[in-house]
Amino acid sequence: VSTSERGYHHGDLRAACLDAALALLETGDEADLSLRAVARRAGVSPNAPYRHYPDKDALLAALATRGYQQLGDDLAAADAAAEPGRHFVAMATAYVAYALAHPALFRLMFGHPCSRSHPETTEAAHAAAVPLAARAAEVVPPGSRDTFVTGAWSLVHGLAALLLDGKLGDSDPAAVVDRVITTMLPAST
Amino acid sequence: VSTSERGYHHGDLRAACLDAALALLETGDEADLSLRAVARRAGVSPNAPYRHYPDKDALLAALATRGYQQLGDDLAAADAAAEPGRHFVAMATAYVAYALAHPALFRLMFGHPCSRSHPETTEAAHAAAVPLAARAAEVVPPGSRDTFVTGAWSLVHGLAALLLDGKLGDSDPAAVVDRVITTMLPAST
DNA sequence: TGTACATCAGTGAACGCGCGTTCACTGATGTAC
DNA sequence: TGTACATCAGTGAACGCGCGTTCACTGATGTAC
Repeated sequence: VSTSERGYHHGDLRAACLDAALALLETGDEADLSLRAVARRAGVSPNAPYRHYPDKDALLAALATRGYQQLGDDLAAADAAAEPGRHFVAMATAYVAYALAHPALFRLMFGHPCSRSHPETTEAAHAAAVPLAARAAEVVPPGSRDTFVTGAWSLVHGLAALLLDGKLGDSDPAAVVDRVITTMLPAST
Repeated sequence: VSTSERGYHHGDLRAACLDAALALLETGDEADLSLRAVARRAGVSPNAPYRHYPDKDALLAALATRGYQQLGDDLAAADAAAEPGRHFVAMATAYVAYALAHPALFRLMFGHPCSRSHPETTEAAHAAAVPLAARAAEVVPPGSRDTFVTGAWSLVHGLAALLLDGKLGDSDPAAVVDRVITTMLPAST
């Protein structure tokens, strides 16, 4: 989309920056994600993004927020589509699949603490865990519910991280996830 | 250590670079870790490290290798010192403690796939898992042993990652680890 | 023991690069009257 | 409906910076004879 095609104003540069950044993360890692590259990819001058994001951190926070939303949606969809007794496996598989499909974004989301100055990111992260917590509430007694959720999330997050970084060799990710979850979470519903 | 104190030759610049890099990672993150900063901290000219590392990647790989060795040592020590029935909890606690004590190094170790061109890093990573595998061999039937090790490692790694990034709130890490491990790994020995 | 010389391990200056961000600006848009 | 004007959303050039790496070099070390 050249300037001549779209005129002087972009229309929705805020969203276009996010899209450009996501596209850059599909082909590179966080180190390749510069504000200038985002602007380039959006077909806009290097400082145009500053009209929509106060600084680079704000863009990164927006990216992470979007990532958590997508992840949450994927989890909810997997949960809804799961056969009886396979809800946790389904969510775990979706979680790992998300990480493997968007490695750089996943690392961006989880690679550093959520920025204090961008609370909507933290909120989105918490929202993503809602489907898991809801299922846990069905099968785990109240006393150990928090611990179970923490444990299940850790398990699945660890699987994703280790698979992402190739620490588990070349095994088929979906098979590993299935085996690990059914073994470690027999409380599955 | 100025040039005048130590003379023209450094003595062991290779190790000094590693130490400098580790020190930089204690106070900053991977983005702050430049070859030039390492050289500066080691009190040496910007390109002196090139006598000992072909490029920056080689230094990073050496750092990660050292990290895996330390982690492996910590795990083995925790395992050896554990009370009966608490070996897995002890190792998990040590794992998480290592991550929290060296966040930037931990992220460097696990933040990207081990470099193909530095196989000693991969080797060190595998060596670090030996104590866990050995304990697993005692309590888990051969058929599900690999799955158990993968699951236990994932659980503990996920805990470390989530705690590191503040995704589990402000709860006391050691307490969380203890609760999660005893709940999720009742097979503990 | 002394000396010539190869090799090793540093120095210091320079390269080109891309970065985040700021500045002064201008074209486009929309609103008040 | 037309016009003046404030505001918004871009442009393009420039800033200073630190980076990884290379170059030509020199001081220190050790070995052969």
